[in-house]
Amino acid sequence: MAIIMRLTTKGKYAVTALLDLSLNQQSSNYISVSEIATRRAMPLAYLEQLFRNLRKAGIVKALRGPNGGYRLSRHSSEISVSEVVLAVEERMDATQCGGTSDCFSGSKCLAHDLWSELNNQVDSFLISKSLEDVIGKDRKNHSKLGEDLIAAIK
Amino acid sequence: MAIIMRLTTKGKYAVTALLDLSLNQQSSNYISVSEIATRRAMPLAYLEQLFRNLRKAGIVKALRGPNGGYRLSRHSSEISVSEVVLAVEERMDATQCGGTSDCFSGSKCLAHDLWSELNNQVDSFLISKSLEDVIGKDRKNHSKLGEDLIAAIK
DNA sequence: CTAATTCTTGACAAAAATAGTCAGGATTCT
DNA sequence: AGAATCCTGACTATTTTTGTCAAGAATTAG
Repeated sequence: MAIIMRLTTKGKYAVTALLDLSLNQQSSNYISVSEIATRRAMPLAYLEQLFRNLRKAGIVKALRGPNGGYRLSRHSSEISVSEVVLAVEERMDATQCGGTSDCFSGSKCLAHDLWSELNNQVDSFLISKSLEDVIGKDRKNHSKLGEDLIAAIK
Repeated sequence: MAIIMRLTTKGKYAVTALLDLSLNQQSSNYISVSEIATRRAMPLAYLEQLFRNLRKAGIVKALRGPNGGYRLSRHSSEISVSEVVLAVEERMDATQCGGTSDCFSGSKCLAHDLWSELNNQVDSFLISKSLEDVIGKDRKNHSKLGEDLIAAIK
């Protein structure tokens, strides 16, 4: 049971990068990390690290060489935000009050059920959101705006 | 609007300590930090720090000297978990994608609305829970406080 | 009044986690 | 062959978390 109380840049970068991939991959082309890093203003080497984890998790597939890069392994409607975050954030369990219920002298601390319930809330929310859901909601508002902005910068 | 993606031992200790206070304070006695620290197996000096913040936030009141200590300023049904956590966790805002919506070159990043919605979920959950709710004194419904606060947000 | 108890304050220190870098290697395409 | 791109693992820097400490101020019991 995952506990998501620590959402750092890793998870955020990963989700944003995959949203970028969803928006920019065509029928069968691969997109390089450097392209995404540039477009989304993220540190390249750091993002490369994250993509390796995403590949290990089976969320993206890679192709090396010129015109290589990454693609989503599945359709964006079948990849949940939860999956993506879990693939890159390794420390997702609360150090005390974890699923083990031994947060106070071997038994449950006073607040155990509270944190547990909170975890469930967060979990089910992130599991219920696919990348497509997120894009669908954002497409009108931001993606075009973002492209314009980038075009303007260049 | 608070963003609670970082729930550390500070927040957990604070909530547990106040639950202990709720359970152990009688009509008008004060309870010392060292008593709570011992009973709940928490580091004394660290817990003292947290109580100072809780007092500044108006959640507890202090009395010095022998038989001194702390009491809740209000009834446990009128203190939300959210309040308690916010009083001790200073870095509650996500470094990027904060409420300011300038997470990507001055505008919203692709995932902004997603994180924003997640924050709302967590917030309203923690606001809706009073200390009394957590202790579970047969109050099945949400506290009045919680409902009022949620209504105020909307 | 005195001494013990307890909160108060602010600075400091150790440990852990996060964020990011780097050098070299392997694969693929043209 | 050579360039583009992913792959790997180790490494470093920075920030955050998790405490600790010493000295001071208020209160009460005796």
